[in-house]
Amino acid sequence: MRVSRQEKAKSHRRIVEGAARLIREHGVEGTSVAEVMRLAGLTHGGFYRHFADKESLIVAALGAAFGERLAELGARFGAERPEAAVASHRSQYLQEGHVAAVARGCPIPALANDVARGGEELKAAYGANVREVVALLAQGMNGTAREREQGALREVAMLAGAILIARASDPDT
Amino acid sequence: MRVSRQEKAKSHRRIVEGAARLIREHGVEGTSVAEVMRLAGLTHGGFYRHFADKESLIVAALGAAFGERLAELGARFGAERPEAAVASHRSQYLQEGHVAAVARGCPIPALANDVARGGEELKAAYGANVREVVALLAQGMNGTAREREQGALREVAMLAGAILIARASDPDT
DNA sequence: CTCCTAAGATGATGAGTATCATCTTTCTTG
DNA sequence: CAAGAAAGATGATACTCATCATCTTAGGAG
Repeated sequence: MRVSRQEKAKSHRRIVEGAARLIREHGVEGTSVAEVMRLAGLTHGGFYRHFADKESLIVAALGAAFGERLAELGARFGAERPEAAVASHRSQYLQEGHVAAVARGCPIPALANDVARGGEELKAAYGANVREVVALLAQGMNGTAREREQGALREVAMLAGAILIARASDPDT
Repeated sequence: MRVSRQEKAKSHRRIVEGAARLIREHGVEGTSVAEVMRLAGLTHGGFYRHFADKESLIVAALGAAFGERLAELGARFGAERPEAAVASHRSQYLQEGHVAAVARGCPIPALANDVARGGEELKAAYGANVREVVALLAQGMNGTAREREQGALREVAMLAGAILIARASDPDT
C-alpha cells in the first residue's frame, strides 16, 4: 500500500532512529533488518525502498546516534560556561542512568567495536563525529590549543572506557 | 579417531586459545564454532566433546585472554619498579602495534560490548579480571589505598577508551 | 589382549538472516 | 481523472550457524 511522501519520510525516520537504538543495545550483528522494520511498525519487505542494504542503514543509524548526542552536548555548552559544561557532562555521563541506558546513550563506547570491525565508510563517519565531540569538549579545557585538544581526547577516552567497563561488569567497579 | 588424553588436552588448549583470538578480532557473534574448530585443526563435530555449548567456550576464551594479559602485566611488575611499570605499560598499550593487534591485545576494550550483551557468568568473569588488572596497576599509583585504586581505575578506563576509539576511527585521532 | 568407551569426522536439522520477486494499493503526475 | 509508479506486504531463496545423530577408529581399563 503506497503511502505519501511525508509518510515515507516519517517511516524513514522511524527506521533510522529505531536502528540507532537497536544497534547500540544489541550491536550491529545482533540487530536484524526485520526487527528494525518491526520496531518501525512495518514489515521487512519494504526495507529496500529505503536503503540499498543493511550497511547503508548502519551508516545512517550511526549518524543519527551521534546527532542526538551532539545536540545534547551543544545544548549543554550553550547553557553553561565551557568549564562547567565539561564538568556537568562528566557527571551526567558517569551516572548510573547512563550506564543502564545503552540504547539512548553515547554511541562512542556503544558502537566502537562494531565500527572497528566494519567498513571504511563507517570508520570515517565515526572518526569525524568523535572529532566533533572532542572539539566541543576542548572549549572547556585550558592551555594551548593543542593541550586543550589533548585534554578533551583524554576526557572522551576516559569516559568511554569507564562506561564500557561498568556495563561489562556485574554491579561492581 | 579417538586420541589420547594428552592429545585431547592439547586440542582443548588450541580450541580455547584460538577462540580467545577470534572473539577479540571478530566479536562473539562474528566467531562461529566451526571456524574455531578449523583454526584448531579439527572439524565442527568434535566441539561438543569439549564444551557443553558455545557460551561455555566463550567463558573459557575470556579467561584465556585475560590470562595472557595478566601474565604479561605480572612480568612487567616483576621486572620494573611499580611506577615505572605503569608508565611503560601505558606506552606499550598506546602503541600503534597494540592498536593493530586486536586478536592478541587487551581483552578489556576488545570484549567489553560482547560481555555487556552476554550472560551473568560472563560479566562476573570479566569484572573479576578487570579488578585484578586494576589491583596490579594500583601498586604503581600513589596516595591512600583508595586513591591508588581510583587512579588505577582511571588509567584502565582511559587506556581502554583510547584504544577503542583509535581502532574505530580511520588513521586519525 | 579384549572390550567398551570416547575423540573426532561426516552429515543432518532447524532456526535465523539478508536480499529478491511479486502483488496490492494508493499516491502522484500529466 | 486516468495511468503509471512506487510503498509496503507476503512469500520465496540461499546462506550461515548452533546443535544433534551417527559412524569410525583407537585409547585405556580390566
